Amino acid sequence: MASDQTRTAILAAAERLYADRGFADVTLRDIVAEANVNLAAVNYHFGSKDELIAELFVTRSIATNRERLHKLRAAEEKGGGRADIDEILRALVGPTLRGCLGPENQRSTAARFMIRASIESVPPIRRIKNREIDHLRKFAAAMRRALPDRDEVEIFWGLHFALAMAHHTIRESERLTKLSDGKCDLDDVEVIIERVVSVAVAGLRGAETQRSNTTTAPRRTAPLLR
Amino acid sequence: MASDQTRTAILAAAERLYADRGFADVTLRDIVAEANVNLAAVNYHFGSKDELIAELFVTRSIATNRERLHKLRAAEEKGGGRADIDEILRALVGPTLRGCLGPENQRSTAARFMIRASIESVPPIRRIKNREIDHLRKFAAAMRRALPDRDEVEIFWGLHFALAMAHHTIRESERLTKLSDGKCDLDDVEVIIERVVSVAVAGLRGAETQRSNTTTAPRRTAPLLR
DNA sequence: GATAGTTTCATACAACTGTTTGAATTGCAA
DNA sequence: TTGCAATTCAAACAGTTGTATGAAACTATC
Repeated sequence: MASDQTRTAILAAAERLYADRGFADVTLRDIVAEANVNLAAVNYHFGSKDELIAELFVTRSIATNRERLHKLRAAEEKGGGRADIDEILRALVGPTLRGCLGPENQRSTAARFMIRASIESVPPIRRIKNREIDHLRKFAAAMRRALPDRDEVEIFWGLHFALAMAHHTIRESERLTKLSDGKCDLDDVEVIIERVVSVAVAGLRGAETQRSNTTTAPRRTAPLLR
Repeated sequence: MASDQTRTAILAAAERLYADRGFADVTLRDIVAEANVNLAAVNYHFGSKDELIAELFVTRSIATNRERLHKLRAAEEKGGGRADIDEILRALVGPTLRGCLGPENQRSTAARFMIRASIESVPPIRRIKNREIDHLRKFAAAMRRALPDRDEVEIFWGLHFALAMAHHTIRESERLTKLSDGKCDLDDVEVIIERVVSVAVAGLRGAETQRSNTTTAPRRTAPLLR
């Protein structure tokens, strides 16, 4: 086994460089220079560049998923096997958002790395993301238990849209700040989580009376406001 | 001036290859082989690889934005300077979704290219997307006119979430299909547009009574369902 | 039909990439 | 200390990349 020192140094250097400069223009030579190790060390310890990236991502990704499931189970136990829909969605988007957002100046390397991974979609990362479906199915199942009357399709769309808002906020936080001239506060993650959850829940509630058949002709929403 | 033949052939070949294989592993040599032109032709006609990509994206992007604005203006004229919020959002997400989704088997090269551009974020494309903010401001302004009582911040979040759902649906349509075992119909774009619009509107409606102050402590949504 | 300007072409360039190699070094056990 | 495995190292490898060059082919004008 030995000291693990080199391995760890490579992981740390790679995570930092990828976080700062993106995957596209960070070479193995950049990484080993930053880590003060030999070029061949990467292939010796990880096999290939892609496996290094995969290990970085999978580590963070597992941590997030574990936290998600932990919160989901806690919510379901609290409710005696059935959690409130908003609790489920909080368990889904909370860990991800907390892991990536927060005060800009004190964002960890890990957070910035995960933002990159969310923006740039490099093959080894995409492969891992594709295996995430089984994980999401557990949330779909919990949502179905929470809303047994709702059409199954509506559940999937609700889950999909919740993830959409969370990930898009992570990816485009900078743009939202610019667009709103800094008026949208992206530092208080808990507020953002509540925002995402409440819109997702509002969407699911809207679906209650509408659409039990998805192949129906598009139905324009009546003038809901004003 | 001349025939433009080579230029056009390069554009068509590049768009097709990028659509099929992504930006990462399509080289200039692949493109010129597909277009049956000489390698040097790309640099002669476009200056560089990045400028070729930029031209491809800017063309489609301008078309979409023009259509968006056209629909926005039509909606505002119809309402005498003030459009319904759902009409505004339809103008925002409609053209994008129509341009990318639809029956898989008959998706145009342009559509598949734009999906790629949405998933992979290569530098020349990112540069263009960053200039899109002024365009979005026009929609924010229209939304403010439609909902003069609503807090400005809520408007920005509503706009942001609407785009989130649209883009995420484009990006992750395959995953949603898998997750739902094909039960979510992604072929009927008009239905999807209504879905996105109605959730976004429901989110804005929910904000009516809540939160006039964004720096307030997070307020858990009350058990809204069941 | 000569001329000037545009476009095409084959080819070379220079740089950079991830990976491999085989020898040197280290660390640990017997 | 000896021996053996794990690790480090410098160097080279093999391939690919976007771009530049200068001559050739073409086109249209006079």
